[in-house]
Amino acid sequence: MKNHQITIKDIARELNISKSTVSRALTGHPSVKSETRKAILELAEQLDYQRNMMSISLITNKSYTIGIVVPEFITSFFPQVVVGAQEEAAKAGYNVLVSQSNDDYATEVANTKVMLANRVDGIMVSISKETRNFDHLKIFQRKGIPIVFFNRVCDEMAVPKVVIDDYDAAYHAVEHLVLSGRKRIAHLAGPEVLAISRKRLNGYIDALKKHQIPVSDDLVIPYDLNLSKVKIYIKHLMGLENPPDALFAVNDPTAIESMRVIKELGLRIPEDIAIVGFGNNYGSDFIEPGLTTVNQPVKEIGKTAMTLLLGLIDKDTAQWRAVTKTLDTELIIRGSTIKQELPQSKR
Amino acid sequence: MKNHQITIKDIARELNISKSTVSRALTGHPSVKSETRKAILELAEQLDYQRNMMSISLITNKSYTIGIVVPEFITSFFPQVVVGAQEEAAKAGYNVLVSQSNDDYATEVANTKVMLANRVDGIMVSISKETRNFDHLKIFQRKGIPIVFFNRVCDEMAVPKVVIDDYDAAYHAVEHLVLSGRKRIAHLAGPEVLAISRKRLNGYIDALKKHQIPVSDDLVIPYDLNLSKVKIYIKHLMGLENPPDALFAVNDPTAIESMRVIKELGLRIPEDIAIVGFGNNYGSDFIEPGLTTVNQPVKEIGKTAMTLLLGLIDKDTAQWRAVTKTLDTELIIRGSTIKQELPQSKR
DNA sequence: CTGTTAGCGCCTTCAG
DNA sequence: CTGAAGGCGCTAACAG
Repeated sequence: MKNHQITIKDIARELNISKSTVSRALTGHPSVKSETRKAILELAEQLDYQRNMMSISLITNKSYTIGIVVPEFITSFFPQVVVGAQEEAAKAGYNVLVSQSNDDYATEVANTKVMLANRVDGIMVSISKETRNFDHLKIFQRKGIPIVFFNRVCDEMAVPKVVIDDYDAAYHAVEHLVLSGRKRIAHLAGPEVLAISRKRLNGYIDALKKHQIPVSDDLVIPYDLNLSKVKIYIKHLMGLENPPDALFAVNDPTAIESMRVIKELGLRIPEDIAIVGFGNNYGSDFIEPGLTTVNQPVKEIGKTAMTLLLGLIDKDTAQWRAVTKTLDTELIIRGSTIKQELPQSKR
Repeated sequence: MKNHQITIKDIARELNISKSTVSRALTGHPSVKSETRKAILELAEQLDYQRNMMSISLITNKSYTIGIVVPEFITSFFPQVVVGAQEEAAKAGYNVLVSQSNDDYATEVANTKVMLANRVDGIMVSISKETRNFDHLKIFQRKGIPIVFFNRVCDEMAVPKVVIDDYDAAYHAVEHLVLSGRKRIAHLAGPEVLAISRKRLNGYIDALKKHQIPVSDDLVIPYDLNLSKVKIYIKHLMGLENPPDALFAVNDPTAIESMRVIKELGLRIPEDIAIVGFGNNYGSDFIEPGLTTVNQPVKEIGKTAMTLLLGLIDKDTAQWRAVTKTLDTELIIRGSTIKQELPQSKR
């Protein structure tokens, strides 16, 4: 049996009145005799009537749906952003269509097509690490569908963005390493195509320069964020004749995987090498030692991006302004950089 | 400017042909002169034409959207399930509307209403820990919209379910503690309203009975999964005059939080107390010591539930069978129960 | 092979 | 206050 939904027609027939009257009562139009209105509302309630959004979408040319395009759903970051965004959307009566691409470009493109077919009223996107061509996103601009980037943004599109100050956060993270006495600080960086990687790299470089520490190419390794490769890089770094005494990892998963490898090598953290991550992901507080990392206001990112996006809907495109909101970060210092006296298991 | 989508009408006008011909060409109907077809497809491509799903939904009374209702998005479990489900849905041309309720009953109800208004063709649900009344879900049954439960299921509804054998997994987890020599095994249990909690509790009880270990009420603490309370319970347990030598936690977050508290108390894991969790969540492998826990095939749960659900759509309700698929689990033994020689940082 | 018509569920004129 | 008619974008049935 096809699913059998109650329609206005059903209610009208049952009550033997016209469809338009039912529609009026249901939409709260005042010009309905209170008696009739009451009967209609009661019957609607009783039959679990739900107005079919499809039809109203057809009329208004709005879907009341926002698309969210994210690269992955493994770490806690994107799910949390989605939660924040969803809360904000719900307040405004919007639904959210989420798609994740497994960091795969082709999937991202396919997903955005789906968003188009579903007539999303706007999209919030964080691009995959493979994305270099933005045609699939520019379509939205051309069609007048607002788009807001967050986290991994697209530099070449003049649309609103929600980011954190990656440069600044990286700068302070690395400075923290310098101030705690480290001289040879390695950086496991992200892919160069991501602006986010480049900014963190620049923060790293400038912090070193500021403190008259030479930037050594040997110590900077950009990689594709495929964690299985971390082991190779760490072994290489620690095998140098002058190995690093600190590591700034482009994100927490990288930092955590690095810690695992370093422990395997029998080295001590932070005595032999200090580690700083980025993201304050789930788990960075209970790994041992705790991971010093940059905290970002995850849910806030989602909320901010959604608020920005909703503000663009129904506005004339001419009024759109490509603001970039930069949210504050905070360096959380834990045991991976500073030896801490923990009241925990005796060794 | 409202977003201006290209329609069949636009293409027809441009090419000066009828709308039906355009529609036929676009839907791959053979009866279109290849010349005309070519012109249509080219123009459509050029204009980024995307058929409006709203209208076809209106006709077919299908939305090609599946709702997924989950209680939370903090741990990696549900996001991963969603990924699995989404992959399966995409293969069949379906979208996914995800809603999370923050484990709040009222939000869950509101979310399901949204699903109804959006005419989802089916829903996959895992209930919140507060949910005791299932009227909001029974509506779907009544309307002939298929529903599949996963993980946290509703016993009183005869619909397909995808679960793991919680009883069996708990039994083996606890038996592992017994076989490793523990005699006083505590259990931080989940809320009794969740079937999942009861099954794990029963597995715990039966494993103890099987091995002639008395089940002590003092050692079983059901709680509402609010992690901030774990500290109180652990302190209470460890303060008993005859404290437990092992703890079976209802899930990994509980286990991990317990480990934190236990370390704070200056106790050693596993020497003073062994810990077993449930779920093999993200982080359970890199906490120290590694957490012995029950691994569940997360993505597989999502895929299986979605496959089951898609199989129900368009079928006569009479053909629906309330199968329950039970997926295999595996106990992963790590350092929290067995002292392991780790080739890592010297102590 | 192509055009015309009707209708999906709803809302919004326009007439009573 | 209420009813009838038209149309949103698309497809399907019915003519050519």
